[in-house]
Order: sequence, then C-alpha cells, then structure tokens
Amino acid sequence: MRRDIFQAIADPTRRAIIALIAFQAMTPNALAEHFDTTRQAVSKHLRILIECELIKPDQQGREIYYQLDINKMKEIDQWLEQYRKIWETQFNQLDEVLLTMKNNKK
Amino acid sequence: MRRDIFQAIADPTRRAIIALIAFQAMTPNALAEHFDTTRQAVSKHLRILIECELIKPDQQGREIYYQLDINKMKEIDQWLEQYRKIWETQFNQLDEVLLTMKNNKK
DNA sequence: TATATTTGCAACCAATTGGTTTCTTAATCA
DNA sequence: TGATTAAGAAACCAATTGGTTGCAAATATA
Repeated sequence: MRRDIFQAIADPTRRAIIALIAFQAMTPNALAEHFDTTRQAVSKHLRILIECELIKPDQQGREIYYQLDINKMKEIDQWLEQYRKIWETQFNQLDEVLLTMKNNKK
Repeated sequence: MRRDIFQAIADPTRRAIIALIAFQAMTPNALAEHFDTTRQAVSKHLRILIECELIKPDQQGREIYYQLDINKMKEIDQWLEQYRKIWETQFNQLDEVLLTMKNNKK
C-alpha cells in the first residue's frame, strides 16, 4: 500500500483529525466523539496518518495520545512552492499592466 | 459525486498533469503520451480536474487545450496557512531558546 | 464527399477505500 | 482478583476509484 501525504489529506475526516490535534494531542476515543462514526473507523484514519508520519503516538498508561508532526505538513508547502511562483509572477504582470495604464493616462 | 481539490491532487497522475500544463496548455492526446496509460484514462483525470475548476478547456478546432487555473491552487495555500502559523511559531520558539542559550553563555 | 483524427461518453472490471462488527490484549480501578 | 476501559487487529462489506474497451460526434484533410 503506497501512501503519501496527498492521499492522507484527501479525506475530509482525516483533515478534521489533523485540525483537532493541531491544538492538543488526543486519544482515539476523544477524537471519535467529534465524528459521526465509530472509534475503529477513526483508528484506521489514525493508522494512515501515522504511516505518512503526519502524526505520532504518545502512550500514557492505557491511553494513546496522538499529536501532529507539523514538519511533515511542510512537504505540501514545498510542493505548492512551484505554483506559488507562478501566481506571484501573474500578479506582478497584472501590476505592470496597471502601471502602464496609469502612465498612459498622464 | 462530491469532489474537492484535495481529492483532485491526491492522485499522482493528476499532479503530473497539473505540473505539465502549468508550463503550457496541452491536449488530452499530448498529455497521454507522457503517461503509461490510455488517452481515456487521462481524459477521466481531466474531467475530475475540470470539476474542481483546477483546469479549464480551450477548444481550438477539433482539439481541446487544457490549461491550469492557478487561482484554484491558492485554496490549498489557504488551508495550509493555519499550519504555517504553527510551524512559524515553533521556529520562533526555537529562536528564543537559542537566544537564551547565547545570553547565558555571556 | 469519403476518410482520418481528436475527443467525450458509456459500460464494464479489478483493486482500493471507508466503514462496520467482533475479538483480544493491556492497563486501571472497585 | 474481577470488572471495566482503551485501543489495536482481523474479517467482512458496499461504494468509489482508476483503469479498460468500444462507440458516436465533430472537425480536418485527401
């Protein structure tokens, strides 16, 4: 099963899990309360997130707190970087157009 | 079929299509040559990308050139923003730690 | 006009996905 | 110690996914 971070964030429940534990580490049971689904379903999502190292478990007695590994999120940022360059270029080009219009007006 | 941009970029072939047409608009046939798959499979990917408005068709005679709609990519950037804040905060906290260490050295 | 090319659409298929229920293990508490 | 609680593991299921082949429509070309 080839997993990557893009597949991990494709599921809305997984994005919600990420958003929740971004604030504080949570157990599977606590997470499941936020969703209209079973704990086991949440656990399966957690396993996928662990596989791509987006979250990591922290065992505390019989409870396991899952916390976000923010560094992994940067991979998406890096992928976006090439496209950010494009839209910034387009923005600058628009800037030039506006500048030319302004100069022509004079 | 509920489609969103996160599902759209989850597939590696679709990310490759996006990367290709980022430079120049391309037809389904031209795109298919870059992949080890049929034109129809590529067309299905294109349809999904159109559905989430990541690309748009530009009919030229019997050919259809697909081009990237860079604005839609910003939605991913906006989603990332909340997490970017977190990793920047963590970075600043590290900065403070280093600064404290330096001051204690004096 | 007849033929070739480009494309979208529909039907079908195997693999994957997200979910469920059931069961086991391990830790906590009365 | 016995009961309860937290969580992973396995088996199973329906829906979705990514792919295929076949076909029809529209444009271009001889």
